[in-house]
Amino acid sequence: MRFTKSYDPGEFEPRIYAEWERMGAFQPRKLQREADERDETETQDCYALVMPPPNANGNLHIGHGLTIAIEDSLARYYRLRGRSTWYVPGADHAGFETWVVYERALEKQGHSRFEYSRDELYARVWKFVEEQRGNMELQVRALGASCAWEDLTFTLDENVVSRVYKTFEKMWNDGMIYRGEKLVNYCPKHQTAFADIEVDYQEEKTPLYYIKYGPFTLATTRPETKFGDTAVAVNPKDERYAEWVGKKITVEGVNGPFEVEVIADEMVDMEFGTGVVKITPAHDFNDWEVGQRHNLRVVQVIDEEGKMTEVAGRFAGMPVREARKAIVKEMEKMGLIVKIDKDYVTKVPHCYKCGAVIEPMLKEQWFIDVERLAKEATLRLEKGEIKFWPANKRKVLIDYLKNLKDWNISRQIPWGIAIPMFHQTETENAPEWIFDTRTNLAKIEVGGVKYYRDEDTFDTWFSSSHWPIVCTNWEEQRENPYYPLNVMETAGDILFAWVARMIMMGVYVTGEVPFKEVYLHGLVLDEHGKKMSKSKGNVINPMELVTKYGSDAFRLGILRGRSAGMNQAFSENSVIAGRNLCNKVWNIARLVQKIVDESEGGGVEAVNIAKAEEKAEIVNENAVRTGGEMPYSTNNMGEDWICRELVKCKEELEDDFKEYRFAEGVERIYNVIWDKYADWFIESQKVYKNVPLLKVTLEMVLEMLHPFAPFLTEAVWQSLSWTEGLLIMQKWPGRLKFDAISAENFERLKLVIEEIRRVQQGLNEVEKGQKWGLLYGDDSLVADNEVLVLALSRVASIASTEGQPRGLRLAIPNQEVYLDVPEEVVKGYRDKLDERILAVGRELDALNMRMMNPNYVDKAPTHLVKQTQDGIREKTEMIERLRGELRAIE
RNA sequence: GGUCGAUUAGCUCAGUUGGCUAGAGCGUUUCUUUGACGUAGAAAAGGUCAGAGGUUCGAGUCCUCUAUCGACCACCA
Repeated sequence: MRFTKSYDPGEFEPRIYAEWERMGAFQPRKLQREADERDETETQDCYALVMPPPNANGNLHIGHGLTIAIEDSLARYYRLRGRSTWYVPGADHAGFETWVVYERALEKQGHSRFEYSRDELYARVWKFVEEQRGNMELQVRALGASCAWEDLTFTLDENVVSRVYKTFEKMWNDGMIYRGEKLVNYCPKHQTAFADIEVDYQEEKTPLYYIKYGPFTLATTRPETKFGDTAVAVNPKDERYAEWVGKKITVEGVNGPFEVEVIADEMVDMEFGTGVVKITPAHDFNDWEVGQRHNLRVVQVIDEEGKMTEVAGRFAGMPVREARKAIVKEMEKMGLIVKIDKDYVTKVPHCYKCGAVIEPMLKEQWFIDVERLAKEATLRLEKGEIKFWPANKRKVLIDYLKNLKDWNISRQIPWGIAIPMFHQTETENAPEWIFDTRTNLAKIEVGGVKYYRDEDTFDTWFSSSHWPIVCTNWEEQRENPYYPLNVMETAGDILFAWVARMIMMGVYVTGEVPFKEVYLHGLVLDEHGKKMSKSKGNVINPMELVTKYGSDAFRLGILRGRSAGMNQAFSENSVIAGRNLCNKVWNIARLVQKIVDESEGGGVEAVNIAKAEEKAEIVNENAVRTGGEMPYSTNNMGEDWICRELVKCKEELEDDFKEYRFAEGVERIYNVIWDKYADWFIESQKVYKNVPLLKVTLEMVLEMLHPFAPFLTEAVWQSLSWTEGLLIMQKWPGRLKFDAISAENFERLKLVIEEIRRVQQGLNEVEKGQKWGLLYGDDSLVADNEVLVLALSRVASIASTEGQPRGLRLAIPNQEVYLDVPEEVVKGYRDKLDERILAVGRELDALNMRMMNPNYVDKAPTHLVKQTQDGIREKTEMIERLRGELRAIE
């Protein structure tokens, strides 16, 4: 026996993945396409997508699990559709993330980053990452990602760095790069600058101090920055202070009095505090801008370690928070504090990694003037060159790009791509900068002049924004069918950080948008809809679920109930449902294989089966070939019906993939397999066997499920006796041929059987475990399908009434079927009948109400009106019949 | 403060252009050793679709307001 009693994923998954890799199934190829109607309309035969690179030395988290489930389903679907599919895997050097981990490790060993040179640190981290690497890639494999490993791109690969340098050079030549002293978000712990999007604002209670400030009282949360005040501002419309504008005032300070000018600026909110603001251009973004507008002096009060500078006099060297306390104490002594609002809540910027308070800091950094980038990207977006799921993100992105500020690309951490700029130290004031890619050298010589390397590295998003370009090896003036990518799939929360930048960079570098479609997924929340976090202890490790239930179960589970851009809860239950489906399919295959074996082995029924096959292959003119190989014919209406249902499922799945409706697709295939294929078709095949059709339909089921559950379907494929090759390399199924009228008749028979079951179950509550015989009167549908009805409805026997009906007549329109039940049993059933009469009566009332409305009859489409009329007739008949049953009881 | 999203069964979610007698999975109840599967089969219970208005023959679906929750952006010194 090939098939064990239940499916054990652990037994197949590693072997199957290795087999796929060995056979080169993941590499893009021109698959031989057979001419069939479906494919002729297909003009594009490449399908490319890239994996958002997971941290090279980290572990996958649940979000990666979702990403891979989605992307790989797409890749496998389009591969089956015959596209040359290229799913490019990646690994991220994760500049800051990795750096934080490494720095922590250094600290544990009692060392500090400042003991080493930049090059030494870089070499050490490289070694560290190399040692840690590999886990992530194994996990991506465990999830079944059918990606082209030979083309794996690491974010520090040679081609990435050279591409990034080329772009930087182009920008430098285009005058888009400038070095500026600007306020940047600065983490004193990590001593590096951040992009705006990397700052984590948290609401905190911060005392609001009302302090005496010359002739004014003003409110501030940061009295310690007073040493850096170079003006005091009021709103130009504020009459209270109009007389002071333009005048110099003397302010009492803890280090003695000082003078500042009173300026008028729109930025001041008259309603807030007292309507007076002290201006500290060096440590506040708003103040900085005010300072720019009014040409104010900039005085640095806080240094790079987050300590007070010498400007603070006796407070110099104190950490900011301590200094604040000390200064407030001193001011209280001097009577400068008017009042303190202790409950004031404001949003304080924090380092998203270590939680330290971010200080706006004046730094010399490299900036990109984003005007041109943003403008061109916006234009493309407005033209609709990229389609988004969810659709509203396009507008969100446009709004973001329209307000984009210049991009600070300098980071003061050694782990990353070095900025290819060198300066001449001899010139003190305005050093001359030159572009050079020899960043492996700290010092270079050009034309006999020595230049020194900028010690900073690029913001990771600067290189990441090249991802579609570098992964597809795009090069100027070379045809590249894989660029632009067909789709960019990633997390919705990096829409700005990554997607926006990829678009800007793609357009700037290649002149084309980097992808045609964007699918964004939301956050995976815990089962109660809460964000997963280490501190809450509600983090779900995808690998644990894979080990416990199998990779396919995880994939099916995580796709269930998920739609584009939505944050959604996730629980083990949905993975269990996935596991159950896998087992179900396994057992379907197990039974089908058994029947096939019997037919080939010459068992009891082999003769009949062989006849059926013969009929399919030779005799029956309706025999058709499908799935490529197998001829089959449909011999009864159940067979026509399953063909119809499978074809419908196939076509709807195609739409689901086109519209990125993964959850619907999973649910669709789940229902077809379970509620239709197994519960009706396979059950009816226990009565009438059609081996060629069993084979064909099972193959079709496997092909349709394969994108979502690759391992199971491949395991089944390879365990079946008649299949050849690998499922991953098969073709997406074509249309099955079937007789539509016959299929519809089965639908009717199904209703009859369901009603028989329902009534039998109801009677069961009266008389436990008892089975009854079934009688049919003038009813050809039942008469012609005696054996099937007997088997599927599980009645004790089936026979004609011979013109003498008895027992309980079932309430099925247009059918005459009785359950041969003694009167005393039927009596116990009368409550149920009463209930049903009432229920149908309510439905009838609703329909009658509708018809009584002349506007409805007038304005609603005729087919709906007809539907309503039919409904009324049916329900009226049914009520009559049910009443008849009731009378029979009495 | 601005923008967007959510609110449907006990729980987690579907519900595409209005036609719904509102679905699924899990959970719950009852029954069942039936040519695979108890990780199963059969049946059932469970919902005034957040609330209030409006448009329409017809609203879970469209519009307005309200409430609650959430995300993002900006930010108040």
